[in-house]
Amino acid sequence: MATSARRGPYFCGIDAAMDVVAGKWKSLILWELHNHGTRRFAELRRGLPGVSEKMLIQHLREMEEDGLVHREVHREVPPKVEYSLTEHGVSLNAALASLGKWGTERIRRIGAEKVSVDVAGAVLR
Amino acid sequence: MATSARRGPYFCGIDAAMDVVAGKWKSLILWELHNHGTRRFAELRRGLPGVSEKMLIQHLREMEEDGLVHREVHREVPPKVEYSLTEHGVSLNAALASLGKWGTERIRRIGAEKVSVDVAGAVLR
DNA sequence: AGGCCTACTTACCTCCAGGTGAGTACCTGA
DNA sequence: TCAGGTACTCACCTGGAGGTAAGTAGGCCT
Repeated sequence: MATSARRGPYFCGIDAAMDVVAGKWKSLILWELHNHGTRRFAELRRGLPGVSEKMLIQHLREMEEDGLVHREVHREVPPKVEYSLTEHGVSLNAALASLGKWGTERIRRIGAEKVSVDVAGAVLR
Repeated sequence: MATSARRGPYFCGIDAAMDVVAGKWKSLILWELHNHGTRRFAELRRGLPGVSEKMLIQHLREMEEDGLVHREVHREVPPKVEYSLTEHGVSLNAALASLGKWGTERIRRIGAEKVSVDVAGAVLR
């Protein structure tokens, strides 16, 4: 997975899209922002059990650079930063929908477990 | 990218699909097999400029394990091995289509270069 | 005789994605 | 007074993805 910037040259469209989605948590961030519309940093962290603060910020910054995510800082104390999907983020998420469907079908097929999260936010496997 | 086996637990369908597609060359192998139907090992290698033999085999074996690729050995001399997509490989490729479309649009948007291959097979950037 | 084709296998190495844990600056509630 | 919440930043480390190069075994071409 390339967290480092590539931005081409690409072999094809899939290559270009994968370059943007590659990263352990990016598709999940996309999904989380899609489901909740707008989320604060700590909300995202809690929504993605297991993510480290460093990676979450790194991914968010890259997705902002790639024009997928909008970052809005409210100058308050305590600090408040809100993340949401841009138009391109929304369309990427839509493009990922069919892939998600295929993946869900695969989970069913191979009988893989799903990560579930309990009320406290701890990961159960 | 996980070349190592995960096969769950997964957060969601996208996670499960990404697990299977993750790997520098996997989506390109999928595309190549989709375009040509059946390809021999050396044909794939030539079709993916820059891939190493080790990675190509590794990816093909994993995709075979994941039920995406069918491997057929013809006991001949010289050896002849043919790779093709299974039903699941075909459906995954179909699910990747919308992502590919998004990526193509992104390439256009940011004006990234595409890798082109000349007749001899050398990569031009 | 020597090189090239087929499809691999094996050993070794590098680099970086991602994890860990601490530090920052400010405010709130117990 | 001190823990805890806000949103980060920084330094360090490890595991594994992926690259490089050589070896294998049989047959064909020159």
